[in-house]
Amino acid sequence: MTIWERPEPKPRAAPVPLSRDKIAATAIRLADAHGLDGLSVRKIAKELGVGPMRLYDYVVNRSELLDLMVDVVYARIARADRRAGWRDTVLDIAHATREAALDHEWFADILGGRPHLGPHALAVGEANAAALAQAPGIDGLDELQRALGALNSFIIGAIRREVTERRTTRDTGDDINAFQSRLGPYLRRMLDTGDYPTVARLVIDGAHLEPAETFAHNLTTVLDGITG
Amino acid sequence: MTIWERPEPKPRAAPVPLSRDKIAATAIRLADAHGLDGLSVRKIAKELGVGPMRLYDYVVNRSELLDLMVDVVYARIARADRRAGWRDTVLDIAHATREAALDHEWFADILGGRPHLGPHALAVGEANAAALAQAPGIDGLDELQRALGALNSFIIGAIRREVTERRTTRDTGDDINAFQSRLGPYLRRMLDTGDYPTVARLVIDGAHLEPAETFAHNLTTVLDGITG
DNA sequence: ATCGCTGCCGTACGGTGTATCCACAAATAC
DNA sequence: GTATTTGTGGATACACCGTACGGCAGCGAT
Repeated sequence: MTIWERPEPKPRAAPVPLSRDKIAATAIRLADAHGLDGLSVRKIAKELGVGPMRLYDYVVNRSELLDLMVDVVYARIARADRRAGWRDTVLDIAHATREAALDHEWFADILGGRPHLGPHALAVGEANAAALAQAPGIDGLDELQRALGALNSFIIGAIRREVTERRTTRDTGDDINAFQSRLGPYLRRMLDTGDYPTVARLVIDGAHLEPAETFAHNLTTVLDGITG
Repeated sequence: MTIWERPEPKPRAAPVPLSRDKIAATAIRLADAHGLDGLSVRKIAKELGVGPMRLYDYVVNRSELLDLMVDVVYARIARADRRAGWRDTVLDIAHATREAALDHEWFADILGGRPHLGPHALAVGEANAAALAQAPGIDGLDELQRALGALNSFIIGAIRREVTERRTTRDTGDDINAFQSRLGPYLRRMLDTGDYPTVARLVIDGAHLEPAETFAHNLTTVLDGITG
């Protein structure tokens, strides 16, 4: 077959360059938009324009992918402005963590559910521990360990609860989740039974407290309690 | 065909009787054994000896199934012995919650991640709120709301962290998860860098504190802080 | 005997994580 | 220049998932 009759061979498409950072950034963008339940290896790969198995050159499995994503969030927490002094350092880290979680709600789903051992996570942990070690009321490693545990427990629980409440109350256009549309009427009926008077007072008469102010207030209360 | 030649018709197997309680109990048993990741509608149905679609007569979706399971755990928390007095009531509920989570680790995965509105969950919440409302330092609904938020946040975070640490350290025979086998050497290498001195001291020199004692100590610290 | 309804099971759809295979390009050896 | 080997990316496959929907057996009413 002469050259004029032979079709020109189609060059193989240049493979899409990938990197750990690129994969993590794409995964985070998708998780921000759709939550962890809506995140999958196949969707990330599609967004990157590659086959799903390409990701397995960079991570062993989906779990490691989550670890990557989490450490990117910690990198942001690590970069946040921080004042001097042990107390302000601890407060600043807590607030930065909360703000990161509000921007990346899926992060709240992971908090406390798996150990965070990425380099940035360790750096944030180190800064937090080093600061708390300087609190006047903390004498010795056992007290530091307990105090850190109490503080981190509060932060994890507070952030999770805030993000959960945020999701429950959010109206996302026509994508109202099944739970939210049933919550109001059902809860009202349950409270009308008279079996939960204190909960009823809280729900019906309780003011809608500003979340940032509540977090700040409770954080200082807990911090003063564990370092007093 | 005479009766002697005609095969006897095989009667349809009697359908397996189902109930909400039976489904929940089976689901809980499977989740206890395999975690939430290993739980599926199909596995529960198989265990019950029915097709998976049968479960959808009792729940709308998998999410409601989880709600059922959670309220069963709250039923147990509600039944736990409780002493008199606001402080002992609050402490007893917290400890009962922790003990339930240690028996049903998947419960810790759910804590704080979705509102708990089953009747038993509401009952436990009511008992907790009513008790805390009687604390001397709690004046008014706003303070009660904040104090409840701080307390519940701590409990959620503490239980999740304890269960996570428990899973991370558990050796389950030949089913050692990938994370645990990599944790020790990796963490040691990271700490050897010298970049995380306080974390290193905590990990290397820190005593292994007894989890129940740590929880109790931190709980009273936080409770005293928010009601002081 | 026939008909309609109900409930259960099976099939199907569109998805999941990840193991494995295959084709092809690039590198290496002769 | 040709043959062989190696590496890489895409495709296929496997075993699973939640849940929609259709078919059919059994039961009750007429």
